[in-house]
Amino acid sequence: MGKTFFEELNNESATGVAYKNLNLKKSILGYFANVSDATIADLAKELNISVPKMTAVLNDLIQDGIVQDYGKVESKSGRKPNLFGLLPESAFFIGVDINQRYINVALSDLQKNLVKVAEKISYKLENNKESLETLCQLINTFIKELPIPKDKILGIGINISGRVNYATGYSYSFFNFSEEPLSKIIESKVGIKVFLENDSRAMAFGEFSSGIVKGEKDVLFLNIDYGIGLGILINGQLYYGKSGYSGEFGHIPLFDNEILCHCGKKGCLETEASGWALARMVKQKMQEGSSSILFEEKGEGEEIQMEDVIKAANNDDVLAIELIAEIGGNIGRGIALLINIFNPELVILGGSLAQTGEYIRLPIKSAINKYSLSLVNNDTQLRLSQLGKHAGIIGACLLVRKRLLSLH
Amino acid sequence: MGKTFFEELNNESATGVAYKNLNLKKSILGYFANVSDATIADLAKELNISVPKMTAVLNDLIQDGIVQDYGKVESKSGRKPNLFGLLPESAFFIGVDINQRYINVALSDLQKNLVKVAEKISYKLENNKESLETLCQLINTFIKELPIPKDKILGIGINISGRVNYATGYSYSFFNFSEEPLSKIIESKVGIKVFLENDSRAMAFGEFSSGIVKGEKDVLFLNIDYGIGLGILINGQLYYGKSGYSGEFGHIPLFDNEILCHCGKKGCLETEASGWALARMVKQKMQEGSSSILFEEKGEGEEIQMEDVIKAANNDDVLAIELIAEIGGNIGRGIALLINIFNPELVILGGSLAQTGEYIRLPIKSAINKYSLSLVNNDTQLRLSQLGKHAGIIGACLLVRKRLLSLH
DNA sequence: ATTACTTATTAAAATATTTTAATTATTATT
DNA sequence: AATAATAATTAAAATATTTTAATAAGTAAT
Repeated sequence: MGKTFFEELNNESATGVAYKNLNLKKSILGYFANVSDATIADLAKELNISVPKMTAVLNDLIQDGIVQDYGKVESKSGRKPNLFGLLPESAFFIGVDINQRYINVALSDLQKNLVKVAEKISYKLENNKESLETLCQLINTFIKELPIPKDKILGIGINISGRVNYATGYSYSFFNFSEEPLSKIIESKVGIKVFLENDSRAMAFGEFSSGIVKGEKDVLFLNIDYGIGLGILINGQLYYGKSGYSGEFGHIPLFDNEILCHCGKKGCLETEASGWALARMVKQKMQEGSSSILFEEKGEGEEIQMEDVIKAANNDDVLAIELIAEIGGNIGRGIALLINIFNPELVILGGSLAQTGEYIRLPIKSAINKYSLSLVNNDTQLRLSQLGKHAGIIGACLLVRKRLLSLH
Repeated sequence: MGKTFFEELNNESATGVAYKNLNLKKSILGYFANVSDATIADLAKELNISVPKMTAVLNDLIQDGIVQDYGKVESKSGRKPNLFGLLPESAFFIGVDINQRYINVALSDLQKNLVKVAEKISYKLENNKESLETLCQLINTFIKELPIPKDKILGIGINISGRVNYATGYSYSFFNFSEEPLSKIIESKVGIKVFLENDSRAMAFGEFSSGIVKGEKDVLFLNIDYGIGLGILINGQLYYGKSGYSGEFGHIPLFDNEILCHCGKKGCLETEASGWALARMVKQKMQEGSSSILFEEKGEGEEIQMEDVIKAANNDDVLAIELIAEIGGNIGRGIALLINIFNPELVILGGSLAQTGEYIRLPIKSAINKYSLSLVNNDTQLRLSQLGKHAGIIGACLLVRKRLLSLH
């Protein structure tokens, strides 16, 4: 049986001319994927290849069914050049974004188009085999209902919170009950190659590839939710660290308090700057007898959730706004530290709590100004996430795409 | 007048075959500089070039006077291959390491050999034009006494503490009293191309290129001195951030104290974890009536310096050891945070205070274990600097070399 | 519609590189 | 010293790529 184009593309044994041609093909696909569609002249100039050679290779790629001639394109005068780019329907990728109470699943084509999106599918994330089994079933169901043949789906990207080693496929915070890496287990149940990724990192990649990032290369993405995660982009590349555990920002020892964190330590940033901390503060305020629309709607024994506080703030509830400002101040102190260390061009606020918009952005901004060196923080823009709750799912799809195209 | 080889090497206007040949030459030089000397067969395999072509290009480079045939080398059996490498005396680089009370200057050849080292040349760093003038004179004197022609010196790397933008050549913490960038000003007085660098970053590069780093790619270097600096290596590359201000680790807001830092803010790490903090603590202990060899040798009104405490600790003075342990614990809490964020393979302790060896390393290690996630810190080795006080000067030389060879 | 102009595409020639084969150099062994 | 073994070097042939030139295609203006 002949190899598929993508297997051929990653053929390690090629040497000499064959190797150079493969490399050139990768560069062309990389240009299409990362930069834009292009004319023969563009590509020839950019990749330092003569026009006749480029023409030949492009024709090859069209033969391979991976590149498309988009036809004539505007130019100042004279004969108009043809534009070439990836053939969208030549390959597909699935992204899965796992949350505590639901999952999001989406299908993307080769040109980043989201072909199908299924959001907020009910699912309870628990650290046991049944929960894992259910997850696989949900993914299989999604695949079965797709209007495309399964073998066109080249890979599945799965976001999961906690420590994930994407290179080995092990997850340490969830579903870690087997010798085999989690990615292999899911792979065997679904029948498609699986790539795991930390949730905040995937979101960061989503924002970077098709969100708020416009050319910035050194970018920090904060996933402010029940916990607080960090995705780091350095020189346009996701940063992993030795084993992929980078970005454990929620557990830096920034406070001198006695609040015990999930991680077992005290004084973590998360204890004073997260959705979890927000819920704790609200509860305390209620006990102290503060007034708020938050306390009126809830029944006996019903717990107030982070989502309720976000909704209340967006409805101008003073207590909610005050508490979010307090949380924001603490997060801002954490970000100030990141700015001193990274001198980033851009910091993106994402995750559920970023949905409160300026209510959280402004106190964060103030704290940054207070706690970081001004020469450094003058360099740094602070923007709200553009993709919002879609960041994870988009990032998951695009990360698989990136891996399978062996883009750098 | 013909261009020199190195000017030719960075010729941007080359296209087609000329461009590819230049690129190949750069790759070969890069291999020699970053990896090792090599035989024709090695290079051909590594760079995916045929043996006849490689032979021709190498001969070119020998003609250019930049590569040398080192002669036969051992091999299992049969004819022994020739080893090729850089011609050491084909180019030289100067490194200058500026400290508060002295400067170090060194000359390195193309093969990283330190040809001449002049350490602890008296110099008082003050933020005025006279001090800058003196600096340039000292450099000129050093150059004049060298046994090699000036035009063989391709560049000067200068380490200076504080915020430095290496791309523009501006220094913001020292000598910032002109429209023109500092690098250009020195250049015009010395007559050789100048590259500025932040001191901790240069030290980190020194350790990385010829110090304690053995293949690790994600490495943090701490310069623990009067202040506390951080050099960041990511994927084997120095990390700069947007304007080169990355690594302002000394000024992260980690403490909730009332001690005012030089930077104008309160609660900076430096206020509790630096040579400066150490000196403050010693003074306080003295006022409290503690006993120590530290207090015996000093005359009336003479201030105790960080260096005295280091010396005392290395002579087993209990108070000095205790205070260094306290400082170490605070630094360790800071490093714990870096480990959670970076998941590095290696953290290097450098700068004056690292000269106390295990006296500072062990409390740092304990604090790291206490304050960072164990899954993450298990990945991280903690080693003492190998180059010690030479790190800066070696880094300075090697950084210019890297830039002028346009190594990545 | 014709013309002038611009630019892409194709074709042919020139150059460059790889591939293959032959030769030469070196070393260990007999 | 001769021989066999090994590997570098060189040479020649086969490919591949670039370069240059010629042709075709498309556009705008007359």
